[in-house]
Amino acid sequence: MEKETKEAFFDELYQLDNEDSGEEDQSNASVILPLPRSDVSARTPSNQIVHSSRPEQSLLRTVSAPLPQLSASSPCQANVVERSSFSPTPSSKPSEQVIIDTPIMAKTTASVTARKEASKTIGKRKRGQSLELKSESQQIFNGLAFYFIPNNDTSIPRKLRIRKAMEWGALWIREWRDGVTHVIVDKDLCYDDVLKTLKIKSLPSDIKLVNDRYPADCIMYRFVVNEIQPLYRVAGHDDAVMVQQPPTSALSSETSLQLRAEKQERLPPPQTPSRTEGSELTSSGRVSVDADFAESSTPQRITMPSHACPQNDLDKAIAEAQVTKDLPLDMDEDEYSEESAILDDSENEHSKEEKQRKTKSKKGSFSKSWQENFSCMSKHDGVGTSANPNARTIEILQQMADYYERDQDHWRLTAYRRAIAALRKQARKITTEEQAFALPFIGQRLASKIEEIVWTNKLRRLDNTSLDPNAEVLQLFMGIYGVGLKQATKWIDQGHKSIPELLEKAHLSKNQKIGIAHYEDFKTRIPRAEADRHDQYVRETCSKIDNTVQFTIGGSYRRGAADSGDVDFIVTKPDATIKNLRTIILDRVIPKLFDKGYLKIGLATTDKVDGSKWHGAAALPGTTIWRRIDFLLVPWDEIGAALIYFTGNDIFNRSIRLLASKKGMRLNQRGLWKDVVRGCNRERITQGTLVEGKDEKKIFELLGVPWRPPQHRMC
DNA sequence: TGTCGGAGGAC
DNA sequence: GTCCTCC
DNA sequence: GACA
Ligand SMILES: Nc1ccn([C@H]2C[C@H](O)[C@@H](COP(=O)(O)OP(=O)(O)OP(=O)(O)O)O2)c(=O)n1
Ligand SMILES: [Mn+2]
Repeated sequence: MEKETKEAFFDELYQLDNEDSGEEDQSNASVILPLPRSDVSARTPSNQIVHSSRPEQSLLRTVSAPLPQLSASSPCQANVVERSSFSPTPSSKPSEQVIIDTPIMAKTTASVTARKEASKTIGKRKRGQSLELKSESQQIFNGLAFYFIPNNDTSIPRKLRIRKAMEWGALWIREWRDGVTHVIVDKDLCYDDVLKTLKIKSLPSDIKLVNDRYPADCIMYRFVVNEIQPLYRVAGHDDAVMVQQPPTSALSSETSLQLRAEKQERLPPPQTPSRTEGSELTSSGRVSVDADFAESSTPQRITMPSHACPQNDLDKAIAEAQVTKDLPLDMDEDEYSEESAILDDSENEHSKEEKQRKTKSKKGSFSKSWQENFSCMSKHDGVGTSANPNARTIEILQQMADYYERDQDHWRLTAYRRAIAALRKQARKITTEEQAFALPFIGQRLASKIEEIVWTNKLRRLDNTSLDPNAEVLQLFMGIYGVGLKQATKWIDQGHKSIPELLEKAHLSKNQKIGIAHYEDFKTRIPRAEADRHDQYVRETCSKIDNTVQFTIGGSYRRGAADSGDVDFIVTKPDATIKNLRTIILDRVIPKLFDKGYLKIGLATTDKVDGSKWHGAAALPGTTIWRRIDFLLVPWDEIGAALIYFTGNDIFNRSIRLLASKKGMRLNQRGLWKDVVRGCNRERITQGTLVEGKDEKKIFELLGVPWRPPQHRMC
């Protein structure tokens, strides 16, 4: 019944969005409350059914009902306390389940259940009709009933707030009545305004009065936060209550500490910190480092505005901390502003103007060709990626990224990832919007977020996000081999919270079972020295069968990493075809490796005749930790493309592949192709003709990418 | 305002 | 074809 | 969310 209820909400939203003036028709008194299927007839007779848009589908009825009087004892109180149980208790009084008359919406269910990506499209096409309901586990407002009091000027943004709140499970009560759990007041309104609007003398103590920031924060934290905080206080309301609450003094003091720490951090010039990839590994001398690699340890200089790098004296630090204390710590509007950019075409002139002021073209340089902006065009050696001065900023941005991952907002997530990667590469702390904006993959919005993080440290967030248990569980589940975002989310929605629980109750694929059985093994990094031993072991075994087969370890190992997540073998043999290799490796070497007890299990192997991958697990003799092992079988003529693919990193690959496609070509693990014919709907019709596959460097050349040794491909 | 890597297996 | 997961 |  949950779903149907949401559909009706959706309908209501549709109505909302179609109000041209934004003026509320207050005479159309209506509220929405769910109506249990079994109770439809029992509960409706007292009300006159006027019209229902989809009576056969919807469990809601459109009713004009006399509005119940507000009483001090709200029957929805229970919902506030136990918001997990939404089931309207039969005893609960407000049984009138009322909804306004709504137009019929086509494809409601499709829109509701569509993936974020898809529903976004729908939203665009139909101007915000889509209500992107969150998955069950994300319905944080379930059982809460919000009454919104708008600031007269801002009816449009308010609609977005309402929409958002509903997406996260809130009921929107349009008419003041019994059962309201929260009154949400737009900023600039005070308690007196509230009383005036509601025409009441005082607000019942069980109804929470909060400002418009409250739902935004709850959504951000994915948790119904304590509303008794100065942050959410409505001016003139219940000062006594607020005083009880520990004020944010902890926050401000910590902030100032942080600021001071920053100053200290800045004192010594940025040193080249330890790093995971591209290090010289002097002890073994195994990684050869070319000349320009060493030079790269010079930190990239960023022209900083004079105000960007405050002096290190204590006074200034304290002054800054003081300023910080009074800053509104605004995460504010985060959830909304992005939408308003899409949905409110012309509204919001004020904030738009403000943005415009800063809007400048990202690249001041004019003659720079478009392809210069691809990651793969520049050297990325990973210097200074650990112990990064921007670690704290990255940490916060990562939390944002995690949030959007849960939200299944794929592209925003990758945008955050790229921004984080860009930040990680900086040798200096990025402290201002301008500095941040100058970086690739950091635009206006992220730049201002970064500055905000630097100044406020965003500590508020940690208080509540740690309380979101799903975030951790999601990461836990997604760490299982064979489990992605969808499966993990599904399990969480089913209520699973731990791996033992999965073993007991969830249906698991074969691979997932193995993934669980060796969860820790597969998460353990492989020291470079062990990777070498794998290399040796496999070579030796194979040489007894065919000593012309060549093995190269790709992946992070080839990029010079000190440790790797797995061992990526690139397997080839002079003049061999894929068929030859399959015969040797799949039919003989791999069975032999199994016989010797090295290989433990196959996880994914391409059954196709020309399949070129084998994925499994192995453990060296005398060791117990299972390692993930990849064999990529590569025909002699494709070794160049395969090396590019299997050397990565992932960002580099995506970048260079995108570059290829922009040049009308296609780069995959088999080669560089041209004349790729794409159909009207962008589907590939022909795979094109092979340009080059054999020579790694030639492929770079053909694409106009300066040669990058593996160590410099850590984008 | 449309893109954002490409492939393979399961359905 | 779509969805999901992987490299 | 960035970018062309
Ligand atoms: N999204 C991805 C992930 C990986 N790869 C390519 C580049 C990688 O280098 C190679 C091997 O994948 P791994 O997952 O093994 O990644 P790495 O070897 O780079 O890192 P790790 O140390 O985790 O193994 O596959 C890719 O093209 N796209
Ligand atoms: Mn790897």
